[in-house]
Amino acid sequence: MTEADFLSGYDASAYEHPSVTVDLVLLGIREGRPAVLLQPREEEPFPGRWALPGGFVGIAESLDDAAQRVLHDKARLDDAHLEQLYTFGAVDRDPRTRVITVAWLALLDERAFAAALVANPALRPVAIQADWTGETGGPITALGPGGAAIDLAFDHGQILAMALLRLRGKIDYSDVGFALLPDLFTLRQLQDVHEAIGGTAFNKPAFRRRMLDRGWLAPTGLREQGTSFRPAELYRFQRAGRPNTRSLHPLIG
Amino acid sequence: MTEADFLSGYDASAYEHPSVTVDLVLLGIREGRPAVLLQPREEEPFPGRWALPGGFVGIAESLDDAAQRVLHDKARLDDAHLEQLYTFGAVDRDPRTRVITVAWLALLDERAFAAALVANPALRPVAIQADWTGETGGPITALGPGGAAIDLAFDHGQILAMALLRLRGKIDYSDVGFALLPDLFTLRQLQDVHEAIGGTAFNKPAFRRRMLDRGWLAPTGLREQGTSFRPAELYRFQRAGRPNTRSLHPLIG
DNA sequence: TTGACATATATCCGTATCGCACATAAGTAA
DNA sequence: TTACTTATGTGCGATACGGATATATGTCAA
Repeated sequence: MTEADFLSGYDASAYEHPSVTVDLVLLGIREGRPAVLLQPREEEPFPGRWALPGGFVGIAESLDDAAQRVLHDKARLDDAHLEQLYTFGAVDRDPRTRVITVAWLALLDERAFAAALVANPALRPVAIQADWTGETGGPITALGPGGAAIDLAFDHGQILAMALLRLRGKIDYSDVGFALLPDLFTLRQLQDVHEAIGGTAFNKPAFRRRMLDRGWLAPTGLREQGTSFRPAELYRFQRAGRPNTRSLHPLIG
Repeated sequence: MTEADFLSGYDASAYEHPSVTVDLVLLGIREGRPAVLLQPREEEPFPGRWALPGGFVGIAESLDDAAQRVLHDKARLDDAHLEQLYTFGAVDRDPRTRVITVAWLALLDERAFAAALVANPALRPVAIQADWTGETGGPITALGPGGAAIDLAFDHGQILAMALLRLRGKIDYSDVGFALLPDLFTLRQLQDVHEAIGGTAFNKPAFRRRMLDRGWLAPTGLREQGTSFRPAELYRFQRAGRPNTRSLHPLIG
């Protein structure tokens, strides 16, 4: 942007600037389905509908810091996988005033998901059901704790749809899936996560081979506990030494 | 966001809000390499460095509309493929004041690229060279019209790196590549685009087969003109009837 | 102690895909 | 007519993958 452009905009700084917020899609797997943490609204606008946790971006705070802060304040978490999703800026998305929101995707394993529920009683688990297959994209349905469909506030339905689409798009070639698993996990658990996100069933031997060939799985020699059948081996995620790395990029690195 | 949250932020609306801009990566292929349209800066900050064309987002203007408006005002284009890239919000990315920018990727075919150069003499073509291979991501080098490396203003180097990474990531499974080609094109031209974006060479028969099998190419029966050897057939892009559609998603649709 | 049972783990095979080498086709130009 | 260049088509071997099947290993009950 040239200085002239800036000044013409800067004159406009006497005019109104939009508010900027971050909204977080806190996503985990519950009972074999993707689930997010939402808070039911009581006040206008959208009373009775459910909303993503979010907050304003401070004037001296980066977007990344704002997302991290909201993650801490709303869910008491500090080390979840956090990636920017998309920025939503329709003029009337908030009827009160102009608000542009930067949506973030936070991936929680089962323990973190449960911990967030405890830490903030305002949050409720909501199962997400994709009304489409593959990676075509489309609307989603949100199912509240009772299993009934709930209505979402603002454009948060779009945001959730985008979150699921993003995740589906990258789970099978990146290592984001491991962010949804605890430190130690079995191949079956890994497959469950992939099936929950993708909305499809996989062939077990093929899935197993594919994952092992990626070089991301370090066998621990340990076995799962408390099964009434043969216990599976526990694996740990290790970033690939080299092979098949298509690298996730926290930004561009 | 709850009403309480909003009000606490709303009180803060007496405080300063950030400025919000859109910046456009106008990208095409020139001489077998990805190229973008940049404007050299003369004033502070960053005099002598080159910047992406951009503009402020109006208080009553959606992000999409702002991007479209800047595309029209800066390049006199109205129908380029335009997709949101990423939002950059480091606190000090603009030394003058707090500016959050939503970066957009606009794909131009050769004719549109040339037309934009004519329509706005402030824009100059800059070749982009990736200092990395595959989809690992990393910094890029920008080469000015003379072939010498130029310095970029603000965080625009990061933005360009992200644009190229995004394009590399989706060119081989989506149909974005066609946005960089004219209405009629040969298979060789299509391959050139893919090689320029991917930074790799492809096997010709394999590439040809892969593309034809996608069902995206409609043969026209026409042939290219003015070659001193066998002229290639001209194809037209047609959205897939069904097979292999991994669908790009302007948003989620 | 033994056998039924459920799941994990390993092996095999047919098929689709892809890279690659090679053969053939179709233009221009001398 | 021939040389030349690029387009276009074909066949082959390596590889990845889905699916079926076989084997291993734990728990539990009789």
